[in-house]
Amino acid sequence: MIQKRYKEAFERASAERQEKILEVGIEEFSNNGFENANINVIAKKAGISIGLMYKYFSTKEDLFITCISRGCNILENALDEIMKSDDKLLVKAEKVIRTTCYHSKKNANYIRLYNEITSEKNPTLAKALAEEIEFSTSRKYISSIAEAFAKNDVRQDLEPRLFAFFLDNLLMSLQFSYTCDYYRDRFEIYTGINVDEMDEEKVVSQLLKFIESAFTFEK
Amino acid sequence: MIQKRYKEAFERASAERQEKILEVGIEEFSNNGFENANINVIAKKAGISIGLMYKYFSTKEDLFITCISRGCNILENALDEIMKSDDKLLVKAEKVIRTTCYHSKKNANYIRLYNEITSEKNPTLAKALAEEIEFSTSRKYISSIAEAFAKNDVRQDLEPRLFAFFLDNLLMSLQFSYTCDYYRDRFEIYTGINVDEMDEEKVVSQLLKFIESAFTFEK
Amino acid sequence: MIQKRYKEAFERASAERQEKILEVGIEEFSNNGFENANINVIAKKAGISIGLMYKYFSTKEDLFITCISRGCNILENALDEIMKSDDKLLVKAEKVIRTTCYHSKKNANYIRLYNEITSEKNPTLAKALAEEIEFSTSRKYISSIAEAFAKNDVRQDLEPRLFAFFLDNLLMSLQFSYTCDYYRDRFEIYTGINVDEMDEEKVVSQLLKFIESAFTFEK
Amino acid sequence: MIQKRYKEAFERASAERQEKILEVGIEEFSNNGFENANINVIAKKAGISIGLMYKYFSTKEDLFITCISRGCNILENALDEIMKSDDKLLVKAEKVIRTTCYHSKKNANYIRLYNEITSEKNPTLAKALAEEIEFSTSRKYISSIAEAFAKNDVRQDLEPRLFAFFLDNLLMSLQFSYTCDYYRDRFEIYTGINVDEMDEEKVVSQLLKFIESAFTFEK
DNA sequence: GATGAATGAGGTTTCATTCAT
DNA sequence: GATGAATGAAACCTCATTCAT
Repeated sequence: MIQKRYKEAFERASAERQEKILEVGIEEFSNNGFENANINVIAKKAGISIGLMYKYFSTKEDLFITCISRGCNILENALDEIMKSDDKLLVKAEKVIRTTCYHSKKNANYIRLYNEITSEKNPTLAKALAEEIEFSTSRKYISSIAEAFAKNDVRQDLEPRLFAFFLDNLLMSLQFSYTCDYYRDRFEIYTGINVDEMDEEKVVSQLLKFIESAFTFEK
Repeated sequence: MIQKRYKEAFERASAERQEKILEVGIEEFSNNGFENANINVIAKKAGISIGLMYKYFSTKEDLFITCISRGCNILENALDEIMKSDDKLLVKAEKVIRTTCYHSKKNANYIRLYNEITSEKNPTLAKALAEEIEFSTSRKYISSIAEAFAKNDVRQDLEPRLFAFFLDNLLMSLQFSYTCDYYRDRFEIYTGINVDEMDEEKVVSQLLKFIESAFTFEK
Repeated sequence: MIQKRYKEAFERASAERQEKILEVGIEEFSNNGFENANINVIAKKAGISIGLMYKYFSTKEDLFITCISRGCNILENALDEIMKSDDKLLVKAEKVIRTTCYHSKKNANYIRLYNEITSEKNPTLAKALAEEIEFSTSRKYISSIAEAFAKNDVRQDLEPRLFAFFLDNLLMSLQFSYTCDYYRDRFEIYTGINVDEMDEEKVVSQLLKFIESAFTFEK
Repeated sequence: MIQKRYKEAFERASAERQEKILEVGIEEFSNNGFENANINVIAKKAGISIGLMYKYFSTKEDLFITCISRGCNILENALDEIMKSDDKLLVKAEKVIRTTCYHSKKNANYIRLYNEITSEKNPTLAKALAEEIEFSTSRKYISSIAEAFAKNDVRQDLEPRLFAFFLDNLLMSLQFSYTCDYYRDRFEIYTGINVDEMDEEKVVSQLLKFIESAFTFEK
């Protein structure tokens, strides 16, 4: 768990205020990027003074990171639900893909924020963020796959951790394709499909097919 | 082809100077991000005055985009070589993966720059960049796959364009895992492998296995 | 006597609280200077709320001045003791020098605060402070010297008030040399002696020699 | 010599501009103190843009220190003149006192700036400043006194370096009494003389008497 | 009496861009 | 073609002070 980056005063603020600040923060950071987001604007939109903002967060970076943490939790909870079921791996995969699509639309701002993070240049911060964001999710994928591996439900010549990595790459790319301008255009260039008008069912099923063979492939 | 974003004066400059400016630009933009890169510093490092820089490029953004165009060409040429061969698809895939690894190490700065682009907030610019960067590559993938599809060399229930998209997602993620701090950490969290010390052979073979089933899968 | 700069509420506070607030105030102001001292921090360290602080003092300046007044009293009492004895002037001088050394170490924070005051830019305030701080001490010096003058114990061609002024300049400089970073370095540059490791006896005796001739000089 | 605290661009500026900036800087810093001086105001009064100011000086502190250095040189040159003569020590002393008076009036702003420095809280900076400001002057005093000491022109029981220290304390206090509000008031409280209307001749002669005995005292 | 959340003006600093030479 | 001095808008952040409770 990343170290908390908000001050005690923030904890004492009302839940609605906390919510509002992070929501506005996520929106501003995801729309403008970290550098171009304006903390005075965020404060104003959140309905508090800039002084109070600095009572809650020591720096712009701290606010940014707290926004990210918030976004993380949202996605993680959804995943938990799915992973703790005892569905077969392929069923879980389908659920995860559908959930990914659903959340990419619902929490588009957060996904864009996530994309923002991936170009973080400060190595220490990058590491802390990666731990915060990827660790929990990765463990869920890895253990589910390892379990299936043990039951001989997946190819025995694929290492569970790399398998999980490849899988998440596909999900991550899908998320970005839903939410980030560049990736949306890229999606259309590749598939000819405009994300906003797409037949999601089809993409889900195609992705499932693309990966299912990895689960059960037999030469 | 993206509209050229340099002025005529730039074309008249010596090849070495052009080279130097873009090289330095790629380095600075990839190390610091667009916002934090300093065009005055780039000019100095490139050995020209800031005044001359503005004789060559109208804005910081124009320089940025010209740097990107430059990086693009490097990667494209390598791909051309592979795609025009008449290897079977799986063989081509292996070559592409290996080339991707090779270039990620050799042109790390450019890959990081590419990652930078993907969080572009200006929709018009994002579109132009995507066209510039993704179109040519995507066509090569798509046509190779379509060809294999026609020969019944790949699953008939996978659409070539989506197939190409998924495939490129995996390659793109691999590139970033080689070069960008965040993705490198993510790679290690998933796989337990430090990118710098990794057994590339193993990752390549695992990725091949992950996708090969998609090529030839039979229920 | 300087006009009181605290509100009635401060008088009603317990002696310990008054004590604590001024002690912390002296410390913070002397360590950081007036501008950089933070009244919210002072309140916190004194164990009271900022709101209450403003019930006690109308402004940061008022707190500052009250701190100074407090520090004044400490030094004055010590001087009183010495000056009302009927020692010869040179003996008094030695006692004053020794007391100055002693108090400079014991009340270093206050001396630093005093140094802070000497660069006050508000002429009205400067005047009030000077009256408060210098008047009482100066009268003691002047009257002691005048008395010795009347008894023909000191040079008759030196005016008692200027004599007192020069004398106090030397004592004041000594105080600062004990307590303020800049003056400590200056002391070492001149004398080659590090204040912390110095043979105080020697400095006292040298200073006495430097001034004694002024007392009893005969051409 | 303190490390230079201006950028190369400042050296390239015209002498008049350099002069103007430092003059305005000395004025603003001495009138308002370091914290309350406004760098934008200094730039405006000096007739340059704030951006250019930062081309010349990296920080407000650097400008401040450069202002100090400038002030230093002015005073040092005057002292040089006197100290390199082969007057007897007492004659030199008189000249130094008169010069001190003269310069305190002429360069009042700089003297106030000097007073500002003496409450510097940053130990490293305090040390650097002390070296810069005090070293050269102190060596001149010390060597003149040591020389007189060797010739048996001064008391043999006073160490030259402490002697120089005490002497400079008196001169320093006199400077401040000419220029700084607080010290001016203090001067009047002690001597009954308003600095602006004072009979300088008398103060000089009294100070000379105060110290001369130290030179030639015989028990 | 006591609290501490809330305010917001104001200062330092950065850097893309211009333009006279 | 080439230079680099000059500009100034804009953003982060601090902290003395207020006031509702």
